[in-house]
Amino acid sequence: MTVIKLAVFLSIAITLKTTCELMSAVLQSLLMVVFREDKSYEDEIKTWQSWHKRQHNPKNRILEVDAKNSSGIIGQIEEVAHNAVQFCWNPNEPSSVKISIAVQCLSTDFSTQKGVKGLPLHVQIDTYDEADNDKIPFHRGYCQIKVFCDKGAERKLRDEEKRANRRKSTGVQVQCCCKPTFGANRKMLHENRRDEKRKVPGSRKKSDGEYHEPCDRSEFYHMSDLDKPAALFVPSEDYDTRFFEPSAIPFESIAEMEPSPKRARTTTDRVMIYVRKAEEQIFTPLHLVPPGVHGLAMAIRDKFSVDPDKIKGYYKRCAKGVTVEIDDDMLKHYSNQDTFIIEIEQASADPSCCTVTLIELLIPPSNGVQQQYLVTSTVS
Amino acid sequence: MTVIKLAVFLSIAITLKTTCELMSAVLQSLLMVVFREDKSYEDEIKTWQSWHKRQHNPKNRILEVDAKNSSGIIGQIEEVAHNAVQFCWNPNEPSSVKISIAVQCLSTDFSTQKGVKGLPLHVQIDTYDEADNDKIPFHRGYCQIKVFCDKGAERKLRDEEKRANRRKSTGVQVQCCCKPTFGANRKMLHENRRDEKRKVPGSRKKSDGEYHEPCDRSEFYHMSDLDKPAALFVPSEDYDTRFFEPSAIPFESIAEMEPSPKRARTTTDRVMIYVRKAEEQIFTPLHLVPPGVHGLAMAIRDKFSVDPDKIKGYYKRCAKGVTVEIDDDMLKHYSNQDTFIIEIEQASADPSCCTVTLIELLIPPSNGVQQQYLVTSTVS
DNA sequence: AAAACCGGTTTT
DNA sequence: AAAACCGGTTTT
Repeated sequence: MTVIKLAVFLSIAITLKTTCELMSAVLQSLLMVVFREDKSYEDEIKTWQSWHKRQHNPKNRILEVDAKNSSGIIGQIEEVAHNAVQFCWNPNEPSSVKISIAVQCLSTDFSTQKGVKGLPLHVQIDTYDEADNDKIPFHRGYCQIKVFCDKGAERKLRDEEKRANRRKSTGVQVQCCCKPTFGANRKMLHENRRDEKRKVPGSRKKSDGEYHEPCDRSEFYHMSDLDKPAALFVPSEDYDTRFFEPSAIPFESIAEMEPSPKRARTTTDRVMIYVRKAEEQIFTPLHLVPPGVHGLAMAIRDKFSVDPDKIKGYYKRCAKGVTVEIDDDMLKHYSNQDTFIIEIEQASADPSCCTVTLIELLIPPSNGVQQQYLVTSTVS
Repeated sequence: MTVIKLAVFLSIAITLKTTCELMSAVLQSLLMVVFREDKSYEDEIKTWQSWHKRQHNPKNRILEVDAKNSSGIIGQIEEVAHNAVQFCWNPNEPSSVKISIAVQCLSTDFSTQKGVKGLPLHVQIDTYDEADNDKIPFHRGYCQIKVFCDKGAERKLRDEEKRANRRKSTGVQVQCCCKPTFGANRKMLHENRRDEKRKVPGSRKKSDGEYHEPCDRSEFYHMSDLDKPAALFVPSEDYDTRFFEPSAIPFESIAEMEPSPKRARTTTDRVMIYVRKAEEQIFTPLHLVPPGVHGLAMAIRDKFSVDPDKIKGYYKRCAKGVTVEIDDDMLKHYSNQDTFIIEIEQASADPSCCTVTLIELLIPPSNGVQQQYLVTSTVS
């Protein structure tokens, strides 16, 4: 585990270990701060949400990047989420990529309890080959960190040092090497982190939950699980201002964002809509076959395990603000490929039943690559 | 300052020091947990409100009383607020009053910051002579406390002891007596607190912010400021369920609570109504002379310093749920001595102006003494 | 910059 | 029951 200081910038270097069999001259990396394996995707998002609610300035990002002190990057560094940035680089370039980042949350922020340990985090780098057109990265590197405030970090490092000296003097030696076994992988990257504050090069003793001695650079480890989707956190207020607050959007861009009437007014024997719960990042397709309320009920049963008999009402909250009851013709003629937040709520009249509300989201036209990683990133 | 443990019961003894010139055989005492002088009445209420919001169980009281281990009390101990109890006793009785209480909030609860000192509190006892029919107590006693969790309290006491020993051994002695000067007072009470956990009788050295040595009993001090109203905290949910949620009140009791039409349909040249802000405990009388909207405007100007020209609307939210515009005849014929929560809100149309809403409260008929101290206590 | 304080929590 | 841990905060 590496001790880092709140809001202090440090530099991460990414270099390629093997140069063979590259499909593309441009790789895309997603650098983010995430929680450890013990948290599910949903837990991660919920934890960020409740953290974000407690912040004084909602615009404060979790992961800050300093473009001026970064190098080797092709194009812009995109802030695709509060806890993630995305950038492209050329693996064939001899100079390695350097990116300067700072973490804006304390490890102790995730508990309101006093006197308890902070939560370890991972700095994770997922790297995609654009030519692959694949949603799964071909490499995932991570480094375990704990974020302290300035004084806390120095105290922690002093304490660790004292503890090590005590161990040395008493002759008790914790000998432990847990360098992870690297999974079989198509390509191999080697990623280093340079902590500018630490000058003493350290040995590599460490065990789970233990800190290594202060050192010049902490190595990233390779993670063999590439399939777990990265939990990218975009605060829901970001939607509110963009999608729900008409006054915040100039008139022209509302017009642009409105779905083309030509596309909407189709008649087919099947309709597909995209829905997600408020706390989710990824949409779920619902196939309405045949198009209509019954088809919607069946799709919700299949995707959300809700008994159709228990659903007492279907409502659509239109982007313009009004809430209307959903009927067959609305779904059939005006909804294909539309996007919604789905709310399944206990019915106030009968607590054993529920109501379904589809909240219309207006997504501006897609403009390229990042769409494949994160639907919401296209609006930033 | 006295160290006490969260939720641990301790016994308070109240005895009379002088027996002369008593007007009444029954005294009424209000025992409460309050903040220190640096907090205004409004601050106290706000602090309790935000504390209460963070509690898991909203029913948890701040001040708990154990009637079984209390003695010398006439009648019931009334829980008049979350942070206060009220009881009667006979000062001529030779056996002193003993009341067993526990405090359910930690001194550290009042800050979300980690690593900072907890807030000192006062246990305060206001004593009234019923015959006086006065809203100001004739005696106010207090004891400064700090509430720790069990282990924290023991650690604090150990640390204080160590510190005292260190001082003794180095010869540095803090000599300080800040026994307060007693104000000129009609009668004098002597109140003692017995902490059942502490056995060592201690000396009386202490200075502001310093802890006395562990001792058998901490003495209460007399407070000469008797006029500052005691901040009694009743969570606003308590009103909601009783006054605003019609489904929670059986039909008969609604009928009982409805103001008598005979009383309401009066015609006089003056009308008085009682209002309070949502966060307040005490009502303010507004005298409408002559009765009507103009008189209301003048009264609001006088009591709440609001420019009548800036008030763009007067509304009444009736107990039955509807909101109506206030007119002269409504005030004149249907409002005398009614009670309301007053909301003065920025007008959405013009931010420099405001609107006034009177939210009708149905208060059941008064049944006696405690009415004079706290309007809301009569509904408990 | 280092040490002490703070008091809830965990370990001994 | 006492000591150590925890890490943000304050003092030296």
